[in-house]
Amino acid sequence: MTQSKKLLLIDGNSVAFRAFFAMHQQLESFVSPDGLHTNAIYAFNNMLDIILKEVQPDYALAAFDAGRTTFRTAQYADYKGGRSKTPEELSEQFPYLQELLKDRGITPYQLSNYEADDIIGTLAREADEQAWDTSIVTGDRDLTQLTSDHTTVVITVKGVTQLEKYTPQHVEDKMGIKPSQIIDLKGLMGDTSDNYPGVTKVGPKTALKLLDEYGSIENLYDHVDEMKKSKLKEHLIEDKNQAFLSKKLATIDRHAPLTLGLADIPYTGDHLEELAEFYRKLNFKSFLNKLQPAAGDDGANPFAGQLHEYTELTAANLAAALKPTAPQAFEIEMLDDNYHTSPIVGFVLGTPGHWYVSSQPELLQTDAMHAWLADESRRKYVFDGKRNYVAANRMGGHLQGLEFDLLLASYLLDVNNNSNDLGEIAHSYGDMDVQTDAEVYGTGAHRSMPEDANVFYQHLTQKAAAIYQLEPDLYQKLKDHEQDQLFRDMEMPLSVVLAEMEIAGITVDAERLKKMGAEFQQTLKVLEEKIYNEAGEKFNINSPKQLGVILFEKMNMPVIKKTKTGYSTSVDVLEKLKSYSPIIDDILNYRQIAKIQSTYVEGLLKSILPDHKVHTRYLQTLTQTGRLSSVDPNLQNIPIRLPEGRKIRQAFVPRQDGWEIFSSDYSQIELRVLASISGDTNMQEAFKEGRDIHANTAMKIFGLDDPSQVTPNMRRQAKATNFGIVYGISDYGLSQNIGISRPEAKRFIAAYFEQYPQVKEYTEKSVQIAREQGYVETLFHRRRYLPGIHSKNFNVRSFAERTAMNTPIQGSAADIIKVAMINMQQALRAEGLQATMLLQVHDELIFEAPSAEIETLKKLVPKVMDSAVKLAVPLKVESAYGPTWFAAK
DNA sequence: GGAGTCACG
DNA sequence: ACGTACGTGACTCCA
Repeated sequence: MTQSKKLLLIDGNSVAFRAFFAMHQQLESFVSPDGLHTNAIYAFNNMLDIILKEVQPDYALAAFDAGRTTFRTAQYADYKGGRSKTPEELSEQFPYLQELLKDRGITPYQLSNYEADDIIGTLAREADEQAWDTSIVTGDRDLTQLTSDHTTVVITVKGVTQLEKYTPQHVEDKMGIKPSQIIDLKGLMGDTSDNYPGVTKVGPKTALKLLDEYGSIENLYDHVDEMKKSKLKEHLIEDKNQAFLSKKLATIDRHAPLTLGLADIPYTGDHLEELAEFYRKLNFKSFLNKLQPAAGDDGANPFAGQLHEYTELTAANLAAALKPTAPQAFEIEMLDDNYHTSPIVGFVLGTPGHWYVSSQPELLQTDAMHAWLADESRRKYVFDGKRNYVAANRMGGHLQGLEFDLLLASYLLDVNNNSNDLGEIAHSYGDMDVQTDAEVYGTGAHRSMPEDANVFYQHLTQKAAAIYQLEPDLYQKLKDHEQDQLFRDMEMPLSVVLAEMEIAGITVDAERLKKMGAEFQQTLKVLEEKIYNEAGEKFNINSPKQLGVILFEKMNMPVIKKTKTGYSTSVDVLEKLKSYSPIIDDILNYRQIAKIQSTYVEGLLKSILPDHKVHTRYLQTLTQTGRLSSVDPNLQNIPIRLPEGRKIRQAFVPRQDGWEIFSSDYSQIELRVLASISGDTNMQEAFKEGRDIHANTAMKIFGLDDPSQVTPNMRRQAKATNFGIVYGISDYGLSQNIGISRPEAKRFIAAYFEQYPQVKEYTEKSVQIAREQGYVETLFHRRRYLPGIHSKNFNVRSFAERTAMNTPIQGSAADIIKVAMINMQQALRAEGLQATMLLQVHDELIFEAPSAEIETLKKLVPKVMDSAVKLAVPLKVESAYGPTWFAAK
């Protein structure tokens, strides 16, 4: 049996548009030497790499639209009317895109009067008839109407390098209709981007309902007279012609008069010489480097000009390598994310023209290397200093003299670009000389060392060179943003503090956890039995889908909320169902215990290392606000609010007998930040006089004149309002949160703003600033861009507005504790204490210390924390300590 | 791998 | 009228 042929069809226009806008932010860094924008070509080519590798086609074609007028505009003059003109920066790229496709062995093609869709539809039909396997790549979901047993439609999402495959089954699962019904759907609902109307007032929901009942537009209109009287019926009858026309417009012509056939479009693979010339012309160095030398070549890389030379490091040349007094780029390579445990596979160091590489980690353990690492006057340029600090520590070294961290710099310049791959970041700043780790090592289970050691060495060298090359550029950008202090005096030193905290780790009493786990297991068993009894059958309680069937179909409880995929069974829904059956309470209990068991007992046990500790990793370049996050395990969400979960904290213990856990937290730091940056005199006064801020707010919004009149419920509502303000208030959100009506919530907010007028000004000003400059800033010039602030989409814009209010508050609080941590580490050292800082939980620092040092810490820690910055209001710090983390609160 | 759920500040 | 609180990570199910 011969294998069936494989055909690849690309929707050229659609993918190019996606590619262009996916890399729109980098538009100006992707310019060829002669001024051509190349961002769409670059991203398109990335997509080609992925899809060619996956499909391995025998035949391939990329279809393009021929122009604006087609047979569809003849049927409906406004077809695709009102579309804005293709940006010049993109249209100039199309001729080059076609050249690229040819050089990569793919036939570009267009046909006057027809769209790319029709070319693709026609060829896919021809291939289908011969039972070939076809893959269609596009950014346009409408093309999923072409899926069949032999035809898969691959949709580009999140840019163009993530691909979503659609088979007929997937189409049905995702959209609720068969591929052939997509045109009926479009007929009924129309298409705003293609500018045809459909039936008045019919959107996706109504259209899906109608199709569910009638199957097609034709059948619907055969039975339209039988429908009972309604507005919908009137619209359907009135817009009948439009519906049929729209369906026709949406239908891909699968018999377009093509001037070529399948036999004319064999995939011929990369045409190496032309392709290399093309890459050179466009300055695509990384693609150039990836080109395989042609068969029969002597193996030498034909593009040596793009690659940096390197020397393999040995005991003999080590001294020479370590000699330069200029800053050196340095990087220890590990293939796994978790640098506490990942094997170390090699390292690189050097200056331009003098790169040294090694795949022998043992060299890091030599005295010469140790001396160099620890020598502060030997300045190092790195990518992810924390990762390198931990790795060096594992090899017995102490990494000092960190001068520039490319990862931290790129994060500060744009927190949206939170890639942690050196290659990706270098590309985004226009350096194409270096590949991504995914390209060199693969991803997921395929991640491994390249077979050829030279490939590995070359990659390390290119990385080191990229760090060196980008340093002046990024440092200048930091200065332009007034972020050089934030970089040099906050994030750089913090990375070392975090490394030390991660290395210290926190001891976990595994026996204690196991014992708790056994108890939870019993409780779960009992609850499980009870739930099965109440439901009258066994089912998987952990499956929201199965649970939904039991509650809402078998037991007929009212549906409170729906999710994309079915019934919602979340806590707030279950809370409302409590009165219907005791099963609800049991499910809530079961969920609570199951969560503790799986995440905090079993999960935590898995991350304990042989030293009886867990070593989290703090992600310093991830959040949009400047906060840290914690992974592997996450130690920033250990339970505390409910007594059962809180017990988990009993398993977090000091590293030796006679020591204790000590914890200090900022009290209401975000509200204090708000009081300070808004300049609100009423709020500042409350903090200056040490009043209970929530009770104070309650008095103000309820119009009371004595604190004794504040009931617990008033205080609760006032507290929620305070939080709401910090989050970027909305009446709806507040009403949901405290269970009041929306008008009531509205009155709360109005009363709040009347009492704290400068807070109101602050919220308005933040949004204003975001609109004018495109970003907001924290106290220490941490910056967050908010492109959504100008969106025409209400949701997107509203979100950006709330973010504009919240980010300076949350981010400044994050800045403050970061300063405190740096000062704290310094203070512990200066005082010669054994106490060790272990954890940070956003507004809280956790230490372990000998009992004898507790009295010192009780004074020292709050002093360091509350003096981290000078605000218009005092910072308040509260401390606690005890034999376990449980007691230290 | 996405969705749902729930743990934290 | 639109439909939401801000910031995270881990686990389970299920395609």
